[in-house]
Amino acid sequence: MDSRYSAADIESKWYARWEEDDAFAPKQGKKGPFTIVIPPPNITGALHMGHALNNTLQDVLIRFKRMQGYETLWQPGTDHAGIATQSVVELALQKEGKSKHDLGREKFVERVWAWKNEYGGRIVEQLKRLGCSCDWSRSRFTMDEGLSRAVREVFVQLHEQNLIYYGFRLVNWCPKLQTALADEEVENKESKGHFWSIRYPFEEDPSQGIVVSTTRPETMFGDLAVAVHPDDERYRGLIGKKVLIPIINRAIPVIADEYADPTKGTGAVKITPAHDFNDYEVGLRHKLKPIIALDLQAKLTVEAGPYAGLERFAARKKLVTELEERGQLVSVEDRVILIPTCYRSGDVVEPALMGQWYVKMDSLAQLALDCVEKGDTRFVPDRYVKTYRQWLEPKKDWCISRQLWWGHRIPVWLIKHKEDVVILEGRRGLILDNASHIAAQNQEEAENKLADVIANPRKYIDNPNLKSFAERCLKGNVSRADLHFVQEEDVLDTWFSSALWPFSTLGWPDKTPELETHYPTDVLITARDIIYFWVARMIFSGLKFMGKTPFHTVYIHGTILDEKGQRMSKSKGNGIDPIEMIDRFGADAVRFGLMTLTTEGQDIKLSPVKFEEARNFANKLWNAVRFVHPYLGADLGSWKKVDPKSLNLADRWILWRCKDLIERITNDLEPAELKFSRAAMDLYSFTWNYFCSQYLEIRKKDITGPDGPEKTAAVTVFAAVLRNVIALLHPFMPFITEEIRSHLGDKNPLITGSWPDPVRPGIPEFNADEMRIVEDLLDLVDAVRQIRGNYSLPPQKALKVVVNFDTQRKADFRKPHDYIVKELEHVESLDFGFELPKPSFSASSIIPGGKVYVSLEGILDPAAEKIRLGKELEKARSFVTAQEKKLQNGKFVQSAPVEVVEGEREKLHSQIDKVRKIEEALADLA
RNA sequence: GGACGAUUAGCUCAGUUGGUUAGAGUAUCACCUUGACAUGGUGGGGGUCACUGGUUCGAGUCCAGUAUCGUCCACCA
Repeated sequence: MDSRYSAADIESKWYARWEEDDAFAPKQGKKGPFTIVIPPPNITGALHMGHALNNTLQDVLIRFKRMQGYETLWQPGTDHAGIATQSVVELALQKEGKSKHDLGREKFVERVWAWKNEYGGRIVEQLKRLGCSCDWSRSRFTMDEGLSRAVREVFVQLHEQNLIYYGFRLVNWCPKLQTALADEEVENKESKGHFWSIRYPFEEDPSQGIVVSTTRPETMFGDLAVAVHPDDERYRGLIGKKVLIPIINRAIPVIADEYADPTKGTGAVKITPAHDFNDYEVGLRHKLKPIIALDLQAKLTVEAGPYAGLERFAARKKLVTELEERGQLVSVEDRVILIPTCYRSGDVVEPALMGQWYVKMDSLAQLALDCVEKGDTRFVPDRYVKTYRQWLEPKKDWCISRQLWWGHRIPVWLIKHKEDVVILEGRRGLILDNASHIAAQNQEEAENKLADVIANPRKYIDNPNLKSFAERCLKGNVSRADLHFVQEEDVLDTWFSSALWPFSTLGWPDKTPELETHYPTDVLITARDIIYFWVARMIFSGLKFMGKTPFHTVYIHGTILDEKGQRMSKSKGNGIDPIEMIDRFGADAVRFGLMTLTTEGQDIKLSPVKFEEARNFANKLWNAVRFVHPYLGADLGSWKKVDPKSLNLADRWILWRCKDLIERITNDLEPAELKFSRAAMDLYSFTWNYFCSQYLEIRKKDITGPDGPEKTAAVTVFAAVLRNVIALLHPFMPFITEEIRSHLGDKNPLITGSWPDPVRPGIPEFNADEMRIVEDLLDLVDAVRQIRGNYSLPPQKALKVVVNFDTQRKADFRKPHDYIVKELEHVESLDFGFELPKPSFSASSIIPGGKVYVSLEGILDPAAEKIRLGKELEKARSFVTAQEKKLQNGKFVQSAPVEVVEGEREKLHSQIDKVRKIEEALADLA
């Protein structure tokens, strides 16, 4: 074993070994299944710190449960990420000077598949470097055949229940990507903008006018009215009058509507139903027929007269200038405005009027709300229930169609008779609300359904999706040859397939054994920014199609920030690359560093220093093992040769500490707790302090010494504790622990080994008083070290130490264990007793139950010791004063619990005792 | 405008249901190349627990308010 633990070789070796052994696959056990589904990373993604954190958490949990003997499945896979992936491939095409239209849909999709096959697995390889123990043999992809079938099945079922419908209304449109977006895909970003006030002249008297304000003047060409509040005195007389839109001079009415807020702007507001969500509502109330002023490329339409064809922002600039020249611009105000932007492209989103597919949310949202309300799924931390509810409660319908080529093509076939005249209204006029269509798994099924409608139209007369077509069939001869019957061009929102992830990956809609065993899953671990996108949708989908919530616990971890507390992002260039960190410090260190930082959903300010600390910890453990390893002997520390009764107190003490550690770590990792950071820090301090700094030092001479019962005992206890430590540590640091285990000669790898049991047969019961003796002696060591430190006595200087205990009994009990002190401090002599004569000139210190003297004869000046004792006396006295005051307070003695009061009394007594002892020591010096 | 989170040592953070003289790591200073580890050892210094009130025998912890920072949501035209 090298003196430095070098991670790289060991990590790749063990990962390969685990894969060879098929260690990640679920193994049937007594304890039943435990299942986690991975939040599928995008195939375009590269591993960032957020992934590293998220997946380490999952791996810790799954390894813990696997070691406990559960039938664990960590279901992996990737997401096709419609927009992101399509964009990447489009960009690549662009570099070749081509567009996707040059290829056509079919070729383009082929091209994306080719890209996916080449690069889509990169993130999986990175997850493997991190040590993730997913069952890769079951890896799924949201667009593989099985999952696509699940998507179609869900679509068809929801459609049959009228929970999916086609709606013609305003949607969020991204001009850059040329697709609709769901509400959550629009981010409102603050930006400096302007608030322009424009005069619309009266038709009757153009010298006068009404002033409206807007942040988007170019939408003016789509105005249909100017609204004022019905109670607004200023405008009452104007209602019904007509005003002219500047430049184009189209007359529009002044209408009364409560939407107009008298306190905002001038109190008069322009109404542009085709380009503003509120105005759309106003337009419906007043039966205004929307005028589309911006086309889907965000260029002005013919409605804009001389501005037709101009891009929106260019038009805005020109328009403002022209209005100013004409004297129709009343004022300009700078203000910060919220601009809706596309979460993928960053382009400014425009509300646009068109048909799209929607999921009706009221009943589904209610399912999801009830589930969390009842506690069937709980959030950790629970405050995220609020976030979850906030999004679900409005029950706004979910726009699921995207005008992309990469994704699940919507399984709907549109029926158009050759005689139908299609009136285009904006884009997608092909199917309007009353158009007929059939949802089906595939072309064949669609044809069969269509044939049935033609044959039995009466059956479908009440079906809203087929009504008009059925009526036509009833009226006259309709034959298949008269029809255009083509599949919808659009694809589904990527999140539509992600929503099915917990059951589609397990084989649904087939009744597979995996689905039977592993659904519902147990814990979902994810980041808070996809509670809306993903978590809520998985919950209602699971409830709807499986009848059960997909997981009982949702653990939301914090966001990784840089050292300044800013989000890491590519554009800022402030990211810390996990792979680079793994190269520098090792995967175990990266994992452990992240785990010590992640507490209850708090955001994490990350610096590489954390990984360095964890690396040092790994090295510490490595060296402890390296030191003891040669002495383990042929049986490598097996218990067989040791009579548990022969163990000394230090042995029993570390075993006792170890038992306590096992209990705490086990408890912390249970899904009910999920205290990852506390567990990691506990392991750190146990290993470093109790195990290395104390136990190992105490037993060092026995371990390296001659063969015999002492050596056997020490080596055995060390090995036993070590075996527990590496097992407990394995979920956090899988590689180094596995490597250490192999040096202990254990055949079975840790990954599938058993989790430590705090109840160990054969070890005598731990006696609290005895354990207390060790703690006291360790305190004594600290006291001596303090004296050494205070007087700068070099470590190699052997000291004469005398300890006077309060009673002879105490001294007698401790005497047999004085090796604990002797091994930890360099002493020439160590005398335990009661009323022993103190050394003539000595430094002293108070320890629990006694007083320690360190002879300074010939070493130091008495004056210095006087000063030190003086300081300590002052401290002790002021504590006594405070404590007496507390206990003289009748209310405290009356109201506080008896044991608290008793505790305080005891403290007072021990401090009084301490004061007395210090005073004595001072007197001795004089 | 609403909701939520944070504020404790120079830095990063713990601090369970109120109950020691508030802890850890790191940084810093001093000493130590002692036969696992200098990615190490020992010791020291360093905090009015953001602020103001309140409840209580007792508050870092509970309540009310204030400030600063951050996140999410929301149509301010």
